[in-house]
Amino acid sequence: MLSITLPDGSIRQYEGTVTGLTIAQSIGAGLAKAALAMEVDGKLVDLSLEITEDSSIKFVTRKDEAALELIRHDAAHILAQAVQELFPGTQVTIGPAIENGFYYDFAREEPFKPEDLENIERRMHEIVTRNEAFIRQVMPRDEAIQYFEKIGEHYKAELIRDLPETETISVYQQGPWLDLCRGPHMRTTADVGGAFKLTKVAGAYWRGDSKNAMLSRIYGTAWRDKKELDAYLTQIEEAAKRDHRRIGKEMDLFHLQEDAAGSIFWHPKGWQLYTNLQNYIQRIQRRYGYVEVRTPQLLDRSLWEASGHWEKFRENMFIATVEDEDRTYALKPMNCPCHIQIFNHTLRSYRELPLRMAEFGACHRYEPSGALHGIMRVRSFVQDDAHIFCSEDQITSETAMFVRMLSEVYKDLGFESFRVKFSDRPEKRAGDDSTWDKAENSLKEACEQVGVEFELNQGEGAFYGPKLEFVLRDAIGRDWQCGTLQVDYVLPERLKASYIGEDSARHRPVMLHRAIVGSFERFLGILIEQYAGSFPLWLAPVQVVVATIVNDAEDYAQEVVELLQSKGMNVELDSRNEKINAKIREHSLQHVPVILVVGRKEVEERKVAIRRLGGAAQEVLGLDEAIELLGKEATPPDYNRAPIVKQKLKLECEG
RNA sequence: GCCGACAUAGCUCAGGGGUAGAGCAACUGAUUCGUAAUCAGUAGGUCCUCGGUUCAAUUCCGAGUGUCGGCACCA
Repeated sequence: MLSITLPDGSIRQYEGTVTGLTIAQSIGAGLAKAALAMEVDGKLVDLSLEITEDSSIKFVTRKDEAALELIRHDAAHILAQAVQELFPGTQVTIGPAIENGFYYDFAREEPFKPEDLENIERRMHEIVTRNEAFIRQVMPRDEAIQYFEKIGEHYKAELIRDLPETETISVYQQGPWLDLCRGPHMRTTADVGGAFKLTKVAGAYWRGDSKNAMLSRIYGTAWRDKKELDAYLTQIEEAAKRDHRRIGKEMDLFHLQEDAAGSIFWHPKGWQLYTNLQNYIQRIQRRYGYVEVRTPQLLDRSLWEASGHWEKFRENMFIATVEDEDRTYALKPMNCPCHIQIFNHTLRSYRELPLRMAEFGACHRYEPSGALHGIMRVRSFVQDDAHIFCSEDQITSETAMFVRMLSEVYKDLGFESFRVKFSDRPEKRAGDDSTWDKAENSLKEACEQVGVEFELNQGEGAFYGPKLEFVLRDAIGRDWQCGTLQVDYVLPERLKASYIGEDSARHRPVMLHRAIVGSFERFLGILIEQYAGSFPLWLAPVQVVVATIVNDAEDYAQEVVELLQSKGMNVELDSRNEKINAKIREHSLQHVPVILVVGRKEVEERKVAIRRLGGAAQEVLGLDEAIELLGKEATPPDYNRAPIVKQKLKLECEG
């Protein structure tokens, strides 16, 4: 007798072994019809799987979120079948379900063209209507390899060869077509439904390695029903509207041009936004006890050789030479070695630690051409970089302080949540294993003590130390590393940083590399998308436009402008000979947060009509009151915040 | 860097082997107007760059550059 526990706690008994389908049928015809797959003891499996032991099961129907992954995975199989029917000779490789959809990588001489998608999609719909059952078969390993080699599917054969010996080799058949697959799948191709769409073709390396062959990838999106699909497609369209490249153009914030690929021309409004952010970060850093420095752009290569960057990143560095001198310089790709120079310039005492040295450091890196992306990935950028020279026992409190600072900043800038990744030692690295053990452990311990939860990003650390990455997501759903915190025992060693300890002996400081926004360029790109161009008043490049209705209001409007300017605000006067409707429209499209409308009435009564972005209502206030109110509203969030007392902070962080 | 697509007015885009067109923006004039487009007129182009085919190339072909979508990379 087999006992099957259902989600409601009830237990059913069956003779011998039993499949999910039989169980579903025994519960009811409706469920048997709706069930697509099942979870046995929490593991998603085929409905047709024979259950041989007592277990608890849960059926997955179209209503469940879990159905999405099944639909997407099955859609990938159907895509592969459609492609092989239409393009004989194409080899299949892998095709997983991913966020929002699926893809499949194919090997063929001629990559697919965007025009092919329509055809393939049509064939996929046809395969769905064929209603072919997904049939699972287990094959002995060698037989499977032979089989796939025989039918010319060399990639599949390679996959099987690389599977662990213990792995069961299963294939899934749908009609005449079959594919190596771990499963699970739904019952038939019809279960996929019609709510899918092929979205793009792309190149991708076999097994994600650029040394391997380039495959042709087809991406698709798939959902439970048409409504979900349409909602997704609409959401994509909406997201495109907040793309920072588009808004940057519309608001005239910046531009890029061919002569300076990967470097930004900041226009007046964009630069205003930039400096608003930079000034804010600077104030925050001062509050947290940082000192600010400025270091050279161009340095002799010997420094980069000493730091190890020359060896590791030489190909990504901009090199400079001059005719009359036999020296090679490099534009700095990062600031750390420079900060160590300042640290080393004088004899340091343990009393000076932790020494938090910040720089808005302009860096240049020759990023591969394909990596460039708007202002988010550029070749010339400025980091809100800082290096904390500290002793080993200060790592935890400094980590705590940094996480607190970063959270404060992200919150101020509208990011309530962010992801944290912990990247540990990479294959190519400097420093011995015991040093890495120490660095990784201290960073992990610090995270635990501070309560930072992270995902592990194996092997993705910097070459000199492990790092925490603070990840934000852009409008289109792409993740970007912004903040970072790295524990480094290596560079202080290489560049011979030291301080005199309590014991009068020389010690190596630990160096914490950290950034909150990362690069201003990238962060501003994210920020533009986050706010879709409609920045909070304190950040907005143009905070207020004073718009006149008639010429007679111009003098008064000018007075209003000057009063606001005296409060430190960025204000523009619009006294053009245009209708007020046109002015409102234009400045609204420019995302100006506040428009002050002044006509004859306002002049006479010394008032202003306030119209805020996004609202149609207006509020008429007396001039003094309005200036006072706007001045207050435009105050950056960090103003008037309590200073951070060193002692108190230490206690907080340690406690 | 790799695979693919694209590059025409300030912007968004149409066109096509015989040296180009729309809307918006700009400029000029009229209008002085009450909360998302006032009307009329004018001007605006090395059709990305270089090479090839052709009587003729912005259009076809090739290379380069840049941008976009992915992949790889990201100190």
